[in-house]
Amino acid sequence: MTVPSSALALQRIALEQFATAGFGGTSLGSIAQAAGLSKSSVLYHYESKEALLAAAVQPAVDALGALVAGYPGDGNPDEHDRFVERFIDYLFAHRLAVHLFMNQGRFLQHIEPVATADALLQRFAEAIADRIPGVEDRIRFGVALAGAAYSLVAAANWSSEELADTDDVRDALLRTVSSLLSSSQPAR
Amino acid sequence: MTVPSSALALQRIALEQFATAGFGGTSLGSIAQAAGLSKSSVLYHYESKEALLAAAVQPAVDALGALVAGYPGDGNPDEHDRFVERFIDYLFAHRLAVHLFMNQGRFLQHIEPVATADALLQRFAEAIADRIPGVEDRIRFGVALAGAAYSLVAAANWSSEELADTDDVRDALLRTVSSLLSSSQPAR
DNA sequence: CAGCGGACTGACCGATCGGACAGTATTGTC
DNA sequence: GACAATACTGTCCGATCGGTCAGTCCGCTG
Repeated sequence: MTVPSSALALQRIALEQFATAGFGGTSLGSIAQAAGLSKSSVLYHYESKEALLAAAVQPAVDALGALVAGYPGDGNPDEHDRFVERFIDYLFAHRLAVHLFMNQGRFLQHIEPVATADALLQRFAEAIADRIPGVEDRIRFGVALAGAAYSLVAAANWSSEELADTDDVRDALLRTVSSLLSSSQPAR
Repeated sequence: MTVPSSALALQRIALEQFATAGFGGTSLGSIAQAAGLSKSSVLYHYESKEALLAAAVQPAVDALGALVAGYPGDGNPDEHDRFVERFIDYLFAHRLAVHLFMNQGRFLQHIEPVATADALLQRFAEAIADRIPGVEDRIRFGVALAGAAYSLVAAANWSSEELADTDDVRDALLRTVSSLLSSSQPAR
């Protein structure tokens, strides 16, 4: 391990605060306090607030690259189903980072990993839209991505009941997203 | 008109920045600059940053109250369809405020209209879940609300093509949300 | 023209921000 | 125990934050 566990904990805490309170709304002091460190120590491990964010989202960017690369553009339905499953698992694993990309990506383009993630998401959306171009498919993709990410991150805001990481949630989300990412429903 | 048009423009600009850059990430100075005023002038119209946010989201809170009050808990399918239409129109009209409620609501509970909106959304979610309680329906509601709001607000982040306020978008969103808010699909 | 009230501003305040830096603990190695 | 290297901290800095306040500008009314 070249990265000590304390640095990983710091990244986890930082990502949590950046995703929920916003990059501008999060101070190095509050991150340090949550980690049981001083602000100086945080800046010892990461040379700046931006660098801390970059390190915190880097794993999510790498995994997103792998996910998008494995998208079966014109695969058979089975392949597609398996991809949707990987998609949901990715959201589970990196929900905070995805939430951050979607809600703050535009204002954090100057941070390299964020810009990369945005470009990947854009390529992803275009690949989806290429299958059956049209406004509705684009909308469905956006609703699925944003809705799933939000359900996993911020649902506790207005839903009294916490959505734990149970298989129930995963299954429900899988069916919901799957129906959204399949082609437009024939009936209307 | 008891409210001068300049005040309305100020609310619109402020809401735009609060929703996209976050409350903590938006300064009174940047709002003032976008409005062509000085910071002092902004604080002349609204006694604080919080008061400006409260005034900016108040119309959306009022409309949300009316929307939720009109929810036909056990109405016939036609009634339900008409409600989904009102729901989409509400999202169109108040997308920025909804986006703000969902992504920053938890940290802005001390601002009265935000707390009210959160309570309304919670009541709404519970009413939906009461029809057919279960994890999946809750997920579907969350996905529909967050996904639709996001599609209308921040899609420009990763989708190269801007989603204009066309009837196409409204129709597509209507069908997407309608399929999500109907009861769980029979087949699994 | 006097003057009055609302719109607006620049100067200023204390607090907090991100960050720089010198110095202190702590740890592992011989 | 000597001695680095690493982890960590307190202090300080300039910039910016939200907010106060005294005063200016301007259109309206008498």
